[in-house]
Amino acid sequence: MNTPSHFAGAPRGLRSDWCGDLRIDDVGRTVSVTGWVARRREHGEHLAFVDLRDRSGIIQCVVDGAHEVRTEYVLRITGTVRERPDGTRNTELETGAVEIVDCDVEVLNTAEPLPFPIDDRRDVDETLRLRHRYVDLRRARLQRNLVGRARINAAIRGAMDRQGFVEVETPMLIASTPEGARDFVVPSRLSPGSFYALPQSPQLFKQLAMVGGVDRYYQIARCMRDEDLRADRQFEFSQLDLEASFVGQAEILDFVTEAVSDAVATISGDRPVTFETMTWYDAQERFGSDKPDVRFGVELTELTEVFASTDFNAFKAPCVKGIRVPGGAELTRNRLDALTDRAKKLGAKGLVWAKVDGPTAITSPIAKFLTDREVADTVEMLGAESGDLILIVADDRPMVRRVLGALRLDLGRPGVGDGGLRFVWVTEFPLFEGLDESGNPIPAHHPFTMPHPDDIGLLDATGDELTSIRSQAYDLVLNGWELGSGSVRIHRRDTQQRIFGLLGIGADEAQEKFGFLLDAFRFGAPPHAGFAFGIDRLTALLLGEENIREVIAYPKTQSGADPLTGAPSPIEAGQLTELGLRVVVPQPR
RNA sequence: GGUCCCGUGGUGAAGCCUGGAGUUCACGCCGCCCUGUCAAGGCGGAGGUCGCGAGUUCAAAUCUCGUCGGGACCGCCA
Repeated sequence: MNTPSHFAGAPRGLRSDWCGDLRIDDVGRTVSVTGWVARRREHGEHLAFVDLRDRSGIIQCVVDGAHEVRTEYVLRITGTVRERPDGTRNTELETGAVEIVDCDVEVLNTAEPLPFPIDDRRDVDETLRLRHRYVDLRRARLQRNLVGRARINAAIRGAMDRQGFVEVETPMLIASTPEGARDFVVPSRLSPGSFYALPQSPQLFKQLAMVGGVDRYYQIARCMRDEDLRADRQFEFSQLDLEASFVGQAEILDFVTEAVSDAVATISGDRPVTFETMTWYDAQERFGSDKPDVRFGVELTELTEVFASTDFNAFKAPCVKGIRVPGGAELTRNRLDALTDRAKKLGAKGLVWAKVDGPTAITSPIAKFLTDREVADTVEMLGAESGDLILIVADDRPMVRRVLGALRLDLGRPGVGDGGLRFVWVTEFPLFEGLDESGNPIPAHHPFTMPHPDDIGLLDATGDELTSIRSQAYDLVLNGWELGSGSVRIHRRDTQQRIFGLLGIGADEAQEKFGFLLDAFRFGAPPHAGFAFGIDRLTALLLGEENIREVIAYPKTQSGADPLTGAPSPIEAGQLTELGLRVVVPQPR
């Protein structure tokens, strides 16, 4: 990657050059640069250094007196580029071999002292940052992130265009659909009492586009979901949304891999990148998660057979698994107790820990309940050595996976910028993730997902057997973050009706909720499949950020507020009247 | 809906556990000095309702309860 200014375009207007562009080749030129005063160093009445900053970087200007200039003033400086005298070069600066001398300084605007420093060395209160986001945006970190995000978007658009995808915009004001997350709703003025919903994703529209013969659709789509915020979740987010006809899972994975690879290359060509494929079952068995972080080991090891006929009551369970924590024998009793608490909070009945002293010797509160054979087999299966810690959970299979999967992350997960970029395609997700109160299966992805061809016969099953049906749904995972998901869609009415039947959705209800899609499918829907992944999360990971707020220009706080604009805010009575709305504030109980 | 952490001059922290005068550190700000600095340096100065409200106490930044704001997480996120 070149200097940041490489992306800044030709200098126009008040500037002849970007600050960060000036090099030894420019010596002797008369230039005009514009920007903000990053720093000012006065050395008496007739010598001062002004570091001028713009998006591209910083250039040092030598000024005859700078007493009228303050930090963050907006200046235009015209002068001559000169090689810096011997011994005064600054290797920390891209422009450190040169400086601008004989400066004419124009103050384009003054500035009050900022509410917090532009320096990145200090963490500033989140509210302050967001209230003065325009100040925050001047800081190198967000400048870098905004440019990085723009480059990623451009790379993705390039890759999709090259692969023959057509960018199609879909509406923001749509009908609310009952499935999925909570909708943001917008009241209708022309139909008082009725509401639009903001899209959670363009799901239905992209499938309609397939019926419409678009064949390969994509969009960098804005999506809204009214669910509680997290480090990796905002109300509003951006997805690369795509759908293609007459192709299956393999082609979709290729299309997305191409786009993601280009995005990665534009940011961090030097970081090791791998894509691997793993079934959902293997991910759960080995990593206790459907979004495995494969940058480190500590995989789950099956121990059920070892304790098949154990006398230790706690291990008489449908599933026993363990993990090995290398060097973990050093953990204090306090730390081990904390791990046990954590396991219980996650739903386990308990957590068994054992410090490994040798191939057949462990130190553990429950050592006396185990046979020598059980101890030896456990140590061997886990490949544990002296000084390691073994953690074992026994319960039903989903619980064991869940608890050990979480402990594994607690104990071994590398930092966000470490361990390279390990992409994993997780395939063969279950069609249903469980049963609801009435015994109907709950779709794991969405109700238009095609079952796995080998499992079609199981659609006649009932109850818990249904949850073993695999689907043609797949996720893309990067370093343990779920980037996105997709599936091969059902394109035939008979199959769709069968699934609706299983879900307990009757013909009338299906027609009411998804009628327009079912109608469309009567008029020649091609086989199709698609995917969507979160641009915010991908960008954050590529830029080494742990929170997607850092790659969003104007994000919201965890409580969904925007300290900059004051949103959300009450509206005028007249607006309510026009919309036929009356506000009833919930009474505190 | 729940759990945990944080809130101290403009910024970031320490002080809180173990109550005793708004105490400290760094940065910034203002003034003066300074002709090769680059996180410049030297001297001096200003600046705080310790988020807010109750309670305990002779006495609260410090202990208790509540509340507001921020953050992390669980639930939630087809």
